[in-house]
Amino acid sequence: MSQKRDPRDFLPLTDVAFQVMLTLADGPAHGYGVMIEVERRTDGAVKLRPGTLYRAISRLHEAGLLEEAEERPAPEADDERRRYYRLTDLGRRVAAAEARRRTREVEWARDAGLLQPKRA
Amino acid sequence: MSQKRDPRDFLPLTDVAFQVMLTLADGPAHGYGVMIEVERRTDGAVKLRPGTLYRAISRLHEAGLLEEAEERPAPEADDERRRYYRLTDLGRRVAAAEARRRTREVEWARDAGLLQPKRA
DNA sequence: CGCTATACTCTCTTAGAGAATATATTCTCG
DNA sequence: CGAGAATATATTCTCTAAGAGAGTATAGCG
Repeated sequence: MSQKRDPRDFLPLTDVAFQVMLTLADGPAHGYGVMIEVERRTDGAVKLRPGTLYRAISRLHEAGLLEEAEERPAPEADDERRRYYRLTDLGRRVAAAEARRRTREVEWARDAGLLQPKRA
Repeated sequence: MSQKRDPRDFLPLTDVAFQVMLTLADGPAHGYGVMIEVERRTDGAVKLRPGTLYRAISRLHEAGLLEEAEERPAPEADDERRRYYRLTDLGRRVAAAEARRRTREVEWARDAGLLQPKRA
C-alpha cells in the first residue's frame, strides 16, 4: 500500500509548484526561506508573493508531496516561528518526473532553433 | 516604435502558452493542428482542450507574440476552414527567453540530484 | 520607533478544464 | 448510392483552480 500512485498523475506541475519543490529538493526549508531563495536563484524574475507561496505549499501538503520536518537547525540558528518542510518520497519522484518532462520541452526548443546547440 | 519591449517582460509563460509557441517555432500551424501536435509530442500527457487552446492563442495574439499567416499550403493539402498562425519576431524572442529560463530550472533540478547527471 | 523576519488570510483577476455549438468533409455500411 | 457516423476545424460558455497583491499579526533588533 502506502503510495502506489504514479508520479505522472500529478503532472504537469505549475511553475510555482515546481520552483517550491526544486528549492526543497536541496533540503528542508521554511516558507519565508523558500520565497527568498526562489527570488535569489531567478535573479528576481520569479517573485513568490505570500498568497501564492503559502497556498501552493498547502496544496502540495494536501497532495502528500511535502510534509513538515521535525528536525530543526541548532537553536542559535533557528527562529521558532518557522515551519520547515521537506519533500516526501512521492514528492521527490513527482519533482523528478516533472524535471524530465521539462527537459523534453527544452530539447524541443533546441531542436526548433530557439536555443544554442548543445555543443558547438 | 514597433516593438521595443524586452522579451523578459513576458516571462514566465504558462505551460500551455509555451507548448503552443514551441509548436509554432517549427513553422506556421493552425489551431487544431497545434492541439494534435502537442498531444502527439507529449505522448498524450499534455492535452489541450479547445477552450484552453483557443483562448491561449487569442491572448498570445493580443500580446503580439503570434500573428495570422496569409500563406497557405497548396489547395489540395489545405482546408479552408483553417486559420494559420506563426510566431512574430517578438514572439520568437520571447519563446527563446522562456526556453533559457526553463533550461536553468532543469539545471537546478539536475544539481539537486533529481535527474541523471549530464554525462555518466 | 521603525525595520526585518516570519506566517497566514482575503479578495480580485487570470487561466485552464470541460462541455457544448456549429459546420464541412470524409468514411463506412447496408 | 445514400444515410448516418466519424473526423476536422473553429469558437464560445461556465466552472474551478491558481496567481497577484495587499493586508493582518507578531516578535525582535537597532
